[in-house]
Amino acid sequence: MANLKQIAAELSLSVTTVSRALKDGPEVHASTVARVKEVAKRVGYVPNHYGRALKTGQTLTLTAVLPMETRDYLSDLAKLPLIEGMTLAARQAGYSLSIYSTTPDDDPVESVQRLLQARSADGLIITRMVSSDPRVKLLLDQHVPFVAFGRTDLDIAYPYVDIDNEQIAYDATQRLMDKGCRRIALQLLVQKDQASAMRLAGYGRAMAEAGIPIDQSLIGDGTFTMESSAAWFERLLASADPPTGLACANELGLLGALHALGRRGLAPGRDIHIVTRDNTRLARFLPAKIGVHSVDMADVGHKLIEVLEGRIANPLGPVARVLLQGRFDPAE
Amino acid sequence: MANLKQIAAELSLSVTTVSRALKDGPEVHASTVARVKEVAKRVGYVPNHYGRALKTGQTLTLTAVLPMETRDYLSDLAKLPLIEGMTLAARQAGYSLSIYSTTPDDDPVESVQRLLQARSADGLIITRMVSSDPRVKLLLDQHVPFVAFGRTDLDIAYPYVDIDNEQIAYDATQRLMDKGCRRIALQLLVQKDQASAMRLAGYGRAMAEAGIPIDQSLIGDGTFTMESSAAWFERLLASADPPTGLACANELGLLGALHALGRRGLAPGRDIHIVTRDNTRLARFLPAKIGVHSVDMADVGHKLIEVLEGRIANPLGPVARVLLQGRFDPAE
DNA sequence: CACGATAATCGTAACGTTACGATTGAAAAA
DNA sequence: TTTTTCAATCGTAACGTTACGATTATCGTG
Repeated sequence: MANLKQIAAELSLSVTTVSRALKDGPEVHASTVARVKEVAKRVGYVPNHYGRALKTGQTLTLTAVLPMETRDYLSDLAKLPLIEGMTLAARQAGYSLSIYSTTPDDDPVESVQRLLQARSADGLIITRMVSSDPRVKLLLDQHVPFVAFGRTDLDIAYPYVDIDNEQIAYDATQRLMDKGCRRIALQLLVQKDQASAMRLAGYGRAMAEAGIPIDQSLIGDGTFTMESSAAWFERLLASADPPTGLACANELGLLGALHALGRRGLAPGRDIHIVTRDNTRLARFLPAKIGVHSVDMADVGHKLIEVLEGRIANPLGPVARVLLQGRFDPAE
Repeated sequence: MANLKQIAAELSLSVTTVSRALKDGPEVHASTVARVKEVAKRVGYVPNHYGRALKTGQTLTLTAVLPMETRDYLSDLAKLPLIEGMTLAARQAGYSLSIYSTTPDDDPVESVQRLLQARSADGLIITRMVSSDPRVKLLLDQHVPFVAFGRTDLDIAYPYVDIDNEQIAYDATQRLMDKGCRRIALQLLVQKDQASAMRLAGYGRAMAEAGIPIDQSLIGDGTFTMESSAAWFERLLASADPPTGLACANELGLLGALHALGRRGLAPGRDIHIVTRDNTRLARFLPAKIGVHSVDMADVGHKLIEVLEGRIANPLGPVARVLLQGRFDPAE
């Protein structure tokens, strides 16, 4: 309600002077600045986003493009601390965060194009990178500040924050081999996802170093829900040569696998060894011996905003590339 | 980039006519409308939010105020499908959804006031209602469209979507009594939260009907994390007269309690009976016999947006009040 | 043939803000 | 005294949009 014009009228000043006073313009007398600020505070003046955005192009809004894939009542739990981290960091930086959800039916490139045309955000956060992701080139071409959660195999430099999924999968596989496992099952999430590709690469590297040939039947993808994970692992357990080790993709994959194990009376740590990704560190409370790789997703959210902020402030500066390592907690 | 002025110049029309043509104004000739739309499509015209918002006051943005309380790497899992439901519904309705996170340090009323002053949303979604929540009066006074997730004990009519926590807790308590339990422990979330108050009321009603006096030591609140839930329940189990039944507040509370049970070698369904709230229906995959009350949180998100939309469209219409029942799935 | 009615289009102003150049007044320099 | 300089403030225009009243041109009617 309160705007510059009202404050100006009350003090018999011009709108221009009030505007400058509120941002401590050096051309305004110190006493005037004080008077203006006092009135502004009294009437509860808050600058109008839309007026300012129209004039300056600065929207003070960031948009995060997130895939919404709730299936079977749940989606990847890590997304919650990620969102929390992003919203808090954005707020601290003076931005508001808008969440743009995409369904599996949406074309990711089209979604980004629509957001670009609307020009209603100062920067974009894109997630769920795929191989040679076309969105990167699109955003670079348009000179729109953005940051990616995840990397893609392009030889262009662009800002990202990523988790070293290759190293984590490598480490997980090695730890399972240390326990004596040779038939190690690997759980992936979405197949075309770059994160899954990296996990597969890390797994492959560890297996190759140990001289164990890769059995494709031990690699499962698309196991996003607990249900499908349970069904997949149950099939593996029922096979002629069942796995002795398992690297899970996340909490839900783990719960599904544990369910399958429980129905056969098998226990992790005794009959089979499990190492899982568990960003929420939920596995600690499960009655099972499981090694855990975790990454602080709220921190990932913070870092994403931080990088994007830097990108907006200095679009031509060096691109930040952040690679986070997982932390391992052994089975108790 | 593309705006009305450019389209107007290309067709030698006035900006006014172009603006009207794009919204099928009856004053514009049909053939002109067609020509304008064709050019608009070709140049990829998307109306500028900020210009329109400035002129009309319509921002096409909704803001959800969510408490961010990630502790111990997790916060209430139900929030994720809630966010997913809201963002998708908002997008379908042509709105973008902005998430405003509040920390436990923030004063909820102040947060709402700041959002009101900014006037950068057409409507607000508030959550985590407390007893005689002051935000309701504030928002009603300011005539800002809003919807609450949860009710509060005020005798003013205001729009809300809520879950019948009283009935669910009543039902849970009764089901535990049906199993023969008389010493029933009750897990609450945040104490001053209205949802917890309703749970307590439902529990009290069931106990009163059965003629069982309430033992305050069996009622725990503030058990938001798995860790604190485990510690709380462990204390109860170690007491002289331990509980034989437990009504959990959510998935995390359940996992904590199960952890405590596991350490004493006790099993749900045998030594103790458990009924839990589990909106994500995660308990199905736990190796324990547990009765479950669930509510489709994505649907709650949809309903919230729907109610808010109606409120914006017709601020003086009747206030929608939606009360959702839980669904019960017995222990297998 | 002049007149009012109607259809189609146009021009102006305004929403709240800021950039930029213009204007005022007073003190310092000539 | 006149000129110069500088600090402080003001006015105008513009960002993209829409509301509202004004302006044309075309037609049917008396």
